Amino acid sequence: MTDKQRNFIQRIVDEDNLSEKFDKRVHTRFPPEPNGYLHIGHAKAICLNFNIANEFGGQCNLRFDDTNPISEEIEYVNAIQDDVSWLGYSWDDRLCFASDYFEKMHKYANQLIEQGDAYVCDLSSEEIRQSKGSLTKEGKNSPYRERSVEENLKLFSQMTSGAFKDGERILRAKIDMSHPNLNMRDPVMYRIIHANHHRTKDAWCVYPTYDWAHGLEDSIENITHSLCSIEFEDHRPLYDWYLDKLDIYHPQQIEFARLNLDYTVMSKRKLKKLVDDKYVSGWDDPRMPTISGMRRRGYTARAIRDFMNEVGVAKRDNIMELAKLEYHLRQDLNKICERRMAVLNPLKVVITNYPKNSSEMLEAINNPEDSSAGVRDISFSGELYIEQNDFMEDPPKKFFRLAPGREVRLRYAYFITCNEVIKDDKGNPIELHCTYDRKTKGGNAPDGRKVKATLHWVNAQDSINATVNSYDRLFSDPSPDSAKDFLTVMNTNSLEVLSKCMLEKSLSEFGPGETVQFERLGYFCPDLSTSQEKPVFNRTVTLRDSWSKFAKGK
RNA sequence: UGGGGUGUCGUCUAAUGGUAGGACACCAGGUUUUGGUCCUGGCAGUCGGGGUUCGACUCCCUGCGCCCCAGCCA
Repeated sequence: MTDKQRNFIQRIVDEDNLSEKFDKRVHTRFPPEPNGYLHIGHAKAICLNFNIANEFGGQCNLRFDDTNPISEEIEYVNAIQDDVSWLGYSWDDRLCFASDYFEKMHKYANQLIEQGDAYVCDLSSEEIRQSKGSLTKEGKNSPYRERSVEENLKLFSQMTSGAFKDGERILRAKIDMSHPNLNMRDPVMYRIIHANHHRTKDAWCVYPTYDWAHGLEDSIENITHSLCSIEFEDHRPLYDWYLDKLDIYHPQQIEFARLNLDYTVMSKRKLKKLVDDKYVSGWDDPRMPTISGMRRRGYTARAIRDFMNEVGVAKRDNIMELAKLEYHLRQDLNKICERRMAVLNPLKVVITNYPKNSSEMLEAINNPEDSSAGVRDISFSGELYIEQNDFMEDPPKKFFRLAPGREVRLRYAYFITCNEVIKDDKGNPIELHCTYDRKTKGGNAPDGRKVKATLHWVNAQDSINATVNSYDRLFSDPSPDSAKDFLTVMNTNSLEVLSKCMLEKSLSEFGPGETVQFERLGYFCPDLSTSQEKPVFNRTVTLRDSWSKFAKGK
């Protein structure tokens, strides 16, 4: 399956290597604009670009496409580097900035002017829109289209030196106002923006547009294969036009379909809205599809990379199921996470025949999938907590956990039998009185009798009180983008804060970034805000749970 | 509407003129001191209509659906 199933981009590179189109060189780049945090959609582009380079022994640059000072910030530049590194990729010394090429780009612009391929236009943005035509109507030539080279050179120089206000003039390529591809109707190359750039400060007041800048960036960096998302497909003729007119090194732009995930939004604009309007706690809120959010949630870089390897690369629109991402997450976590016991919604259990005021230590396996993780001791006594939903007074047929008169196993401990249910005024069980079978220590009965359930538990005497953030998807609609207003389909229960959780004592040794399995519940990791005094855990993902599926269905 | 792109199981993705395969999801069973993991089996697809061919997801014609473009955003 892996050998033959090469995606269409790998095949193009194969062919280019065969024909020596780029002298068998492979050099890609990941070119984010620093105007927001990276999300899982970017991860696809990151993995694609770095993996292609690695596969062919080439290199991949990290390049900030910082051509618009208005929306870009240094905070984003730093966050993006953190995220790419965390994902496991290295750009070595190839940290690039489009802004480093402003001088060169400007010279190239002058060259186009001299060749008669660009001109300064005085039309306002509204007038340009008017004269651009429409999908079906041809555009009209600008009255400034036939200015002399000398005048264009002079005006462009004045634009650059700050003689004009924002929007007063632009530099346009002179192509064809009747072109069926709207991108070719004399597109804008430079606009005037009097704003402080996070790197070049006030050195410039003209900034290159994406179409003009991007091919130059690729060319300057000697990129071979310029991979971008599908909406740039009809920008490719323009990408090619600029490089051909300039007659400089010409990389190949190749477009692929971006990643979409169900139950989430992926546009930076929408994610920024969630952050700015406080629907979430920040770009790294564990419910966000951002790399930083997923990291905080307890995702591993490997899970994301594995997912990307399986997602495939093609050109058709797609919406991946969250379930597939979670499959790879669990797959990875299952192998590497240590197991601990924790009770989220405690129900007290008193072992009536356990010796008073005593306790003992029992041995528990840290990770059944990895014997090198070893074992640990856990304490047991006559007062314990189990999970509220592990007990039912009047259980349905297929419920085989604890119930009056029924015997179950406490993991790594003893068999216990429930004898009495203490209830509050409203009839809710608040305490169970059970007896234990001393001969079942460790969890096996010498007489060979079986129990149908094994419950997790903690010792009431030394367990730690903690808060657990239980996260669910941010949206209730599988396709929030198709709603008129994505904010109206938000899941109002995406965060449940459980503050009465009781954790096995050794859980105090875990810190942020260390995801652990709470047996029978799921994977959890300490939040950035955790402390010894007030431990806070995030639920990364639940375990697969065929019982809850059954319970819900009935 | 002009241009560009794209239609294969529920969701992704292979097969490039020669048995429509894989993964996830779902269903059933086995193992199990996690109703987890693991193992086994099952369900399920070529957008429609013509044509070429011994043979079509693949080539041709035609129709239809979906996505992108009218920022001085990227």
